[in-house]
Amino acid sequence: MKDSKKILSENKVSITNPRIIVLESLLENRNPITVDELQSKLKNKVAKSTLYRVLNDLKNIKVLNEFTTPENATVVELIFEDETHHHHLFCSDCGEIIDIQMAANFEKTLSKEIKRIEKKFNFTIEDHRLELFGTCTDLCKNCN
Amino acid sequence: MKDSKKILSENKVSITNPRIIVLESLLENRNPITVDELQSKLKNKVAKSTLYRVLNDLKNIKVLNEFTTPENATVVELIFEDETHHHHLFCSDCGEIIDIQMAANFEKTLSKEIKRIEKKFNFTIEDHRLELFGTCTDLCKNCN
DNA sequence: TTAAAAAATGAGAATTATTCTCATTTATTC
DNA sequence: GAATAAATGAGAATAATTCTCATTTTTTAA
Repeated sequence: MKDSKKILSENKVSITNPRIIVLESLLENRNPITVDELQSKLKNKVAKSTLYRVLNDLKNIKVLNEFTTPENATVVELIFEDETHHHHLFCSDCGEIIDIQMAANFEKTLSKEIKRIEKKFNFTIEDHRLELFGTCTDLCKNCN
Repeated sequence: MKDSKKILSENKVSITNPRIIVLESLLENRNPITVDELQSKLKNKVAKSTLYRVLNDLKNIKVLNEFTTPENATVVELIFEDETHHHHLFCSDCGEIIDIQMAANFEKTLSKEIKRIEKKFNFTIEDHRLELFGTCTDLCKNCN
């Protein structure tokens, strides 16, 4: 079965055209994309209101991650099964968003620190997000 | 000189009533506050458009930090001179936002890792943000 | 396989947060 | 203290997201 349909059926949500179209589009490249860009890409294929609904559905079944750029654009990206937790690097020159993997030993230290915070504040921490902001020294691929 | 006026004059922006009112309000308690709450607090004292302008001014002179909750509410908090870099803990039950200080050795490891990322991606990283999401095990002060 | 029930969609209206406009007021300069 | 520059208030404009509801599509289960 095609990936998009598989994702939907595995998560017990009904298989509909808009959902397939949105998923295919997100599967095409593994990069984060702004909702705005996605909307342009799918113009005349999926209604705006449906796009937002589908994105919500995908968030609910936890195959989609949503976050906000420093410029307040909403960005989405599929969560791939084979990928480990990753973070984001934002270029303030060109707006590019780069997925980054932190070194294993850093992640270990972070986990330990999170456990300490959980105890200290009597919290159950379910998720975390680390974002780095800066500019590419050489021009990055969109900077020119 | 009062703190609010001092902040403005030190940063060479003109001293006006709305700026003083907003600053006093933020100085009152050191906790993050949503723009929405701030707006209610200052109703009939500062026009909505002015509030947004003042917040922008404060961001520009780098005494105000702005970020977004997982529920997409915009939150602001003053940056106090005496405080070191801190992060945020969000309770998804009651919406409370808690300022947290990470252990010094964690911050050291993070700095090193950031340097590694800078080299790897040829980036100059100017800032970073670490956010933790979860729920308080005991009910936190707003949860009940 | 098909009829009935449930869920999802499209189109555009409604809502909400933020920015903009512009005439008036306030602050700064010299 | 007059002239100039900057900031404000009020509400209109904009933009992103959610909502409404009549219609279409999908699922269920006989």
